Amino acid sequence: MPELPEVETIKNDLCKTVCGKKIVRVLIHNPKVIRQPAPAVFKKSLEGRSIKRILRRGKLLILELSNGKFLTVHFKMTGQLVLRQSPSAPKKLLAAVAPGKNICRVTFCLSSGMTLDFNDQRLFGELRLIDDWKKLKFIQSLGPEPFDLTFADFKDMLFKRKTEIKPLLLDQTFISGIGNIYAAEILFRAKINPQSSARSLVNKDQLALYKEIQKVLTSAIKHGGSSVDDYVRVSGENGDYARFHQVYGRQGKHCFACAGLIQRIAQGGRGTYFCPRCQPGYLSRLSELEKERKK
DNA sequence: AATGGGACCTGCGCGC
DNA sequence: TGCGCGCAGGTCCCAT
Repeated sequence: MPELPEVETIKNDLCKTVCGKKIVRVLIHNPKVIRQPAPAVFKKSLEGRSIKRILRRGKLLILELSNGKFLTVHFKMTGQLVLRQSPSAPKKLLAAVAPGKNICRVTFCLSSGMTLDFNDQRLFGELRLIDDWKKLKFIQSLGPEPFDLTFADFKDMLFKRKTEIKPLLLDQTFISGIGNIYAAEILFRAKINPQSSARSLVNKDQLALYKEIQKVLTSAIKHGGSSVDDYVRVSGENGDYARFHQVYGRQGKHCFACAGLIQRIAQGGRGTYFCPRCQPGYLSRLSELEKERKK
């Protein structure tokens, strides 16, 4: 489930490998992932265009083309972009993309002789070819990029909301790019209980949260993202950040910090992983919070 | 405004 | 061994 660090990694990988290359041919194996325009138009308008620039906004990947249009890719849960050497014989190519177990939904044949596959097991992913990515409804509703956010603004945003902090971090209209994995990892490192109301956070918490958002996302990008489930890099290799995970997917195991047991609860229908001892709730923090208030 | 649920999908792991 | 079920989560959409 690519989140900001994974999409940023894909962006960086693609910049090094496909920038400046021409899309020679587009093979659509499952038209479902093409949301805009009609698949035949999508194919026709892409063929012959080259890739000028690659951008990211939140979890959305944006490829700027030589005709001024944009190809946007949303990976949702199981989307992948994987580069491979094109089989030389056309017959072989067809065999490689034959229906069956194959999860390749769209193939972009490039002028370099390489082939870029959009794979998506669950067909939630979305490809669009549009005139202006900034006009997408999804883009217009996005909250700020974590790296563009000042602490003063973040503090303000938090205090305005009484929602539980973990679902709030997942809310892309609040802040963009954070998903279920990094929300858990960030809150653990900031020692904040996922069920705390955003408004209840004192200055120390707000600052820890702000810093850990930057630190965790930066470190995850540096390590090429987290390969849990389906995510792979453009090369097909795994990202390397999952070995730094402290809580995600570790329910019932011992906390690396305090040896207590990691818990899993549901919040908004989604799994939340945390250490109750390292991330104590409001009641067990009353005296600490009182001290903080007096300062 | 905030929250909860269902829909979209498919593979996997569980219990029986 | 095999079947059916629930679960996984990003986003949209609807209801309350």
